[in-house]
Amino acid sequence: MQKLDDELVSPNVFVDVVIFQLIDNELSVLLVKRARDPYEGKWALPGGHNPVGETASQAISRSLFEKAGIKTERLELIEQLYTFDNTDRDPRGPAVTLAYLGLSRNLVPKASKSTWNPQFFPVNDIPQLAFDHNLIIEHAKDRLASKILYSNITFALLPRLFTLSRLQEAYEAILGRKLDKRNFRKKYLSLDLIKPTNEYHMNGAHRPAKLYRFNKHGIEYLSRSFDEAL
Amino acid sequence: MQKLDDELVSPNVFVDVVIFQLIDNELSVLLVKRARDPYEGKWALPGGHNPVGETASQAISRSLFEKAGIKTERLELIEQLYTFDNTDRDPRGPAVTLAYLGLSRNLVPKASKSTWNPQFFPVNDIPQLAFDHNLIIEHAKDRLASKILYSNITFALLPRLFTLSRLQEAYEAILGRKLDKRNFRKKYLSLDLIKPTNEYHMNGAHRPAKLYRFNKHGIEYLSRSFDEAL
DNA sequence: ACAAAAGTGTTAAGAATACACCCATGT
DNA sequence: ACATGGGTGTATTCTTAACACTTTTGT
Repeated sequence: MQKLDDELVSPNVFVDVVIFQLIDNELSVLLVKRARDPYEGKWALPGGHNPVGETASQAISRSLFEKAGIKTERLELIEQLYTFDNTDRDPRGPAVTLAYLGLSRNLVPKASKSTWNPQFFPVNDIPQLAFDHNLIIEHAKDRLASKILYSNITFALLPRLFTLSRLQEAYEAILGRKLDKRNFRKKYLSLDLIKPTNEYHMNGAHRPAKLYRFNKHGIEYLSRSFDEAL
Repeated sequence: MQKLDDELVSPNVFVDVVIFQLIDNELSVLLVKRARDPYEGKWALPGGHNPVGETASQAISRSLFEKAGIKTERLELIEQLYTFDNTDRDPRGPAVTLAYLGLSRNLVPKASKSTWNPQFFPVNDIPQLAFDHNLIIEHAKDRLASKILYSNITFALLPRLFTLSRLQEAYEAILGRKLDKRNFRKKYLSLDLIKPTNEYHMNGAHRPAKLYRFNKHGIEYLSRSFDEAL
């Protein structure tokens, strides 16, 4: 076999994950406090080096577990977001960073190596982060906001049984605007993504709410995206 | 500064580009015949190694010029498509491949190192390619087909002045189905992406066609995607 | 009886679809 | 005069958007 190039030296490869979760109906993102240079002490997305011998998924699983005590099997969904090339990630030279987007419900982060101090922050109130991580989170928000308009992706953020009000609140949190209750329900029910159960959620001094569940707990795309204004 | 890891060895990094162009109203893709192992003699997307010291864009520019004599400035649009990790790209070990999508009009490929024999193939009639390049092209087709429904991306494929019939044919080629002439025109003109000129295209034994131009020669997104069936 | 969230329907405006004939030109 | 692709309008159906009151429960 012929040699490819005289010098086959590549940039280093890193992975970073944006993990979103709804906490008190607010879209929140998992951050860790960096325990090492560069940017030691700054908040950042969980991630790390992708060494030879690991796929990107494996590198993510390992980093997530080391830094936040989270097993990727506990994520409801993970997908590639964007690849940032020649970031300043690695002080020793050029780097390529593969950013992923993960969605979960109910995860409680707890670092095995406690120094990373993993925590969820509301996306509308995050500090200045290491690297270009603020930018990555913006990308992730945009991706999510566009995907809820043409898929059942909210299945990954809501509990298995949920009320229509809760679903609407999730949409409102992600889109960042209020929706009309009657129109939302009429429209969403017509999509055949969810079905009612016989259970009710009794909460406070008011009428109990019917609980619904998603038909599929995997992503499903609509043939036509629904309207912006929903 | 503290060391990151004892061993910081990353997969190799490659880039590949899917360049689409309309040729005789058919969506076509630029391929090169590999002059080196692996897959010597097989058709493949143009691409190559991304060494330290080059951004992905630079690596693409260089590979495209070496293998197809094309300068990236001649592309009307280029964007990231997807990143494939741990492909079998590099016989010497694991690799990450950054795939890009480029659109152009009128490019005539000509290798400077002629062994790569660059040529456009109709996307509906491409041979079995090296690596997972057939798959990458499918991704690229899907991306393009979805983007023509919510952006002016066709500006990058059509000549500066074009007739509505030509525009419609572009849509039909990319979507793979026929569209209604009256509805297409009414809808597209209502989007305010193009404007008529005072020029006409005289072609054969029939009425001359009015020529239009795009308002912007850069990508522009619609606030609401137009309907699937257009 | 009151407070609080759940639930429900109609109307008007706009968008999508289906569909067929005349127009301007070259030969 | 005919063949060829360019150009145009209307009626129907479906979707969206705007909007307010009744129901069920706990206290």
